[in-house]
Amino acid sequence: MLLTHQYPQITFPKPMNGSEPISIHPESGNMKDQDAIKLFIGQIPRNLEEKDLKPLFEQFGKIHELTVLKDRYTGMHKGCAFLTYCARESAIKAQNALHEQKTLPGMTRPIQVKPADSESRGGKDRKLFVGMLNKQQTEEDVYRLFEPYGVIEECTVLRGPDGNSKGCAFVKFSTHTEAQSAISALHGSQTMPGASSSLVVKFADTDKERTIRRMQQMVGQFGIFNPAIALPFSTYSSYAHALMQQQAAIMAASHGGYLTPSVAFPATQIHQMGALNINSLPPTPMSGLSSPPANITTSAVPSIVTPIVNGFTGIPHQPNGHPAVETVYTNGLPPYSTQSPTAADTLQQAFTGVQQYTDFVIWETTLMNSHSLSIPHSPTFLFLCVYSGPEGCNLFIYHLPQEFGDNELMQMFLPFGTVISSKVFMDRATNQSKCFGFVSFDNPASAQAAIQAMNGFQIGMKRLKVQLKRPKDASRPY
DNA sequence: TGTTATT
Repeated sequence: MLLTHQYPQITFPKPMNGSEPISIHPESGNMKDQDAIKLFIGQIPRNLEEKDLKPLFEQFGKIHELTVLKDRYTGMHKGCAFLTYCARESAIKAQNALHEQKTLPGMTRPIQVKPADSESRGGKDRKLFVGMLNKQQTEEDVYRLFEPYGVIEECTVLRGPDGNSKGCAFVKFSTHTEAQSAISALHGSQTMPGASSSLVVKFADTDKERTIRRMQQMVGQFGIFNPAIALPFSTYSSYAHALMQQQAAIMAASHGGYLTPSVAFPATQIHQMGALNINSLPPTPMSGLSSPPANITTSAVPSIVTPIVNGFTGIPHQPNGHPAVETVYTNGLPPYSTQSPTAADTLQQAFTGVQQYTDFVIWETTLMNSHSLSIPHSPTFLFLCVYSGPEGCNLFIYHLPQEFGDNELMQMFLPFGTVISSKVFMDRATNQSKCFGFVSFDNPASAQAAIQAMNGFQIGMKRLKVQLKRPKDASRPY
């Protein structure tokens, strides 16, 4: 059945800024039609290279370019390729003759020959992300759900390596209008059995958003706390580095100039940011993880963000929807009245000063252009979001006053050090606080100081419980 | 005891 067909996904279809093409075999002197179609070829055995594939495709016309996709960082064959014929007609012939028509040796699914995603300008605007599915729901179930709203071209449930559904899916309609009508009809319309919230139906992330998401995940996953220290020695430094270059390239392209600052992260997702100068980085190596960036520094940063560099600070969350709460400490004084959080205040102000650049935060500057020996682009400062600190830096706080939001929580803990994030958990249904939350510091000593001072601290009828957050894998509660 | 998952 066609419903479940899925082809290898392309992560980075184009060589990015500063990197070399993975493998391109243009036949010299051959021009392609203006309206040539770039084809995506999927389900290719990983032992076949361009030269092996050429004969198969040449029978439909002269090839302009054939490129097997390789993993950007490991160099591994991704099992797919891009193919552009000189003539548009050749592409159409090849697609008709080959797409899903034959299975190459060693493959379990038929070859895919179809226009590359990049060819369908705005294909994104008809592709939906569907969340809050029941993990038992199959492609077919999802298909049935969306079928009434238009012609579905693709329907894929996202699964982990074990084949279990992640509870979300992609559905591609043939038109934007159909996709929009599905959103209108289905988003929030029902709650699947076992799902924690109502159905989510929205347009899928753009590549840019996806890149940002990856970066955030990477930061979280590897606990990269101070990128300037962590990246060069991390196994993933090349990966991180390349992502950042890519991000920088995207941003540079989308802003068409060197603006200061320009923007790169959704402001609403920013809890904390760190700065990293990725200027003077060498071209991204196509394979191997061993080349550390030549120069990662945190020294030359536009003045407005200097305070944030090489350190993290508490960033106030967006207002919680209700006015700031005046806290009454029933034992008289706040526990930390003598400490003045000046450094943190300064940092907060620095951030507040740039929050007006709403959507994203990437700073670019032309400061170092004058000695741009072999550096094709201006220095770019990239800011990463960090949601939690290293182990020993994250606190779990229980028995918070009902009215406390993220900001109040942060204010309460700022005096003990640099708060890199604060989060009060809210009940989704009632939008009420669950009276517990997390605070993360940038160092364990601050966390310990906060525990000493705040654990058992009485607010109203309750006493705060302040403990180290249980590490993810810990089975033993405190 | 970090809520929702993005090929």
